[in-house]
Amino acid sequence: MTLAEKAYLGLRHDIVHGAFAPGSPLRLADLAERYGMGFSPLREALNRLGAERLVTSETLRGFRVAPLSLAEFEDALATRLLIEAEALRLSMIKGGDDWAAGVVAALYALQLQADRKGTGADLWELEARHHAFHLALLAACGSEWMLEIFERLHHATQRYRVPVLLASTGPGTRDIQAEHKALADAALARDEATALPLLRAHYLRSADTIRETLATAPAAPAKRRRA
Amino acid sequence: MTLAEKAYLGLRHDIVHGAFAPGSPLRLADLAERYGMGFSPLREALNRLGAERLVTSETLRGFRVAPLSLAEFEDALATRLLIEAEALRLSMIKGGDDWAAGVVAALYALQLQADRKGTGADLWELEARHHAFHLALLAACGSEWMLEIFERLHHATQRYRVPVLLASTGPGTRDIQAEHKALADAALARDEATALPLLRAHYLRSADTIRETLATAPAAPAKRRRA
DNA sequence: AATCTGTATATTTTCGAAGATTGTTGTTGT
DNA sequence: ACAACAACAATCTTCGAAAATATACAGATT
Repeated sequence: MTLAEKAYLGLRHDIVHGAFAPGSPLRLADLAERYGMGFSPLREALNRLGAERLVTSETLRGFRVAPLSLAEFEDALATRLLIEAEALRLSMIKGGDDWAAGVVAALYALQLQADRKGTGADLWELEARHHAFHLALLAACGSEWMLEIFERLHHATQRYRVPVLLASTGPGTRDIQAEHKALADAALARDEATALPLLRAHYLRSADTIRETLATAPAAPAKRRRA
Repeated sequence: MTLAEKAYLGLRHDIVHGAFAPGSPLRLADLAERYGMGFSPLREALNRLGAERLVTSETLRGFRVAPLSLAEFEDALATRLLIEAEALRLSMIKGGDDWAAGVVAALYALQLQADRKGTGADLWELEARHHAFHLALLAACGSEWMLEIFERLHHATQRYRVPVLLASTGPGTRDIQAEHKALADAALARDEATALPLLRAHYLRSADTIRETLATAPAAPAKRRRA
């Protein structure tokens, strides 16, 4: 693996997991020290991430972590629902035994980790399995483009989901695993009329949590403009 | 404007307009001479284009123009229809006078160029105005993500449309401008039940032309694999 | 004849320094 | 005290060369 690929994966991981504050500048000298490499591979990675909207860049003024905003989240969520609903519909039509088995396996692995709730260190593992479960649902849709858009929107919204994850271990938690089970059952039964609304409701409920969190503790509040 | 941006725009233009054959290697030494710059800005541009799926890259084996395939075209078309139908629906709901005026202006400019058919040099101008018209239809959807996906899918499918453009000046041409007029009228009347099927039909008809062309003269035929 | 091996060439990838631009600080003049 | 201006510092951007790797070719071996 080249350094540029390492830089891409490392930067994406660190941005998506919130290691860099949204809006903060990504100075090349700092990054070169952090990741132990020169400017070239870092700039290549930053350009890729710019194309994916995880970082912003301004000519001769360098790169920044893309800022967070409620509007962008709502936008990304609506687009996600559009893509995922169609991809799930197609998967239910086209998916064979392999697809069904993948869904069952992903759900099982997810629930194993969810039952293990407690240690906060495993939170990212839970997130990874949650994502893997949703990917498994769409895997048979047959559209590379839809799957890629799904991945991109996942990365773009992951930073917003950190509070949801943290809340999911706390008290008064809604039974997310029951939602997953119901969704998987409907999908495996090819019951479009049940599965699609369940998917929609699943995301909208997470969105409510995020809206509350962003409203009380806005991550990217007032932004100064030069006078 | 930095050299890296020039490289990005130049490469994208040349790839999308078919100046490089699909699948052909993009050697840095050649590109450096063609665009008159060093490796660094070129590699940054190629990484951006890689994230947009216009070029492929393999570790330590460099970059290539992304190959063309009927399957990818069908996939991109289906995804386009999904996104554009929803974006048009939203635009019709949210769009105000500015949006309507923009649609009328784009349609008018498009038809001016279409009537001017003859000189093949203006073919790309026709393509640009065609794209501008479809963008104008979606402009009021309020979703940055949908608009960006629209742009990306446009670039990804533009290479396939070259034969359609060439055919559009020939004999036996279907009346594309009438389709545009009808689509614009329905959109401005906020007639969802008419506009969405028109949009769908418009794209599917272009797709038919492309399928025929690809079937008779496959751009990316047999691909050798090493034994 | 076919396959392996070692050498030479071509190409990508990375670094370190030089060039270019922006922002800051300190100075001067009114 | 305030505005204009010049030198300075920080940072991004680009180049050219060096390092690492893959490809092509020729010769040796089975």
